Amino acid sequence: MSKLEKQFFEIPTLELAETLLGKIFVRILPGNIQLKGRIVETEAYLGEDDEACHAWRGKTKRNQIMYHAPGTLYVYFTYGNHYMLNIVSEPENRAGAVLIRAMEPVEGIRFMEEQRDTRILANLMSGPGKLAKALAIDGKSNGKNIFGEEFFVEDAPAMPESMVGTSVRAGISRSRELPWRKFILDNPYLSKVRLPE
DNA sequence: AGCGTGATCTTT
DNA sequence: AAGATCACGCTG
Repeated sequence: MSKLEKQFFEIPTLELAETLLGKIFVRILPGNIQLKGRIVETEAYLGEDDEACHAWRGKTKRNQIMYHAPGTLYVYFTYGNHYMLNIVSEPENRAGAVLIRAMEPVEGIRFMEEQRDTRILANLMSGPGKLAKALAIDGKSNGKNIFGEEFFVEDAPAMPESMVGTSVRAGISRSRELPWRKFILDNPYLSKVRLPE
């Protein structure tokens, strides 16, 4: 399958969140360790009207990468433990990103099991913190792009509309009503969603 | 259902 | 300088 080029990411954030479903996220580590996961759950975060978006009060040191070109990785640290992996969207100087919330492990599973200290496949990448850890992603990946040697996405057939689910986003307290979570219906590798109250 | 854990941002 | 918040995950 072919590598997705930069134009693939130059679409509105919500569309990108949906069209990324089913695609294969790839990381190549030194020693030719290939890690691959199929994206099964995403969320859109968009601009200054979305109060759950880090950029809703404007540019800061932490969120500045969100204003970069589409296809830049935005990785940040939270809850004293976890890194979150996002793919930047929207034209340069406007803030938007797609949070990758869950993947189905595809390749490099032994490596991921070691990173995560579990052998339960459905638990390896079923959450944003978990998948970053499985892929050994941390703050050093912040700002890299997704068309390179280290990180890229492989194409896969588009998801039929009938297989795509939509809901509100997980784990947020503001802008809770926006239905900006996208996922593959009935997929076994989805996150355990903590629905906002 | 409760809590660890630490960076970031807001408020004083 | 202090306090609140947090796009979570694990235990129990």
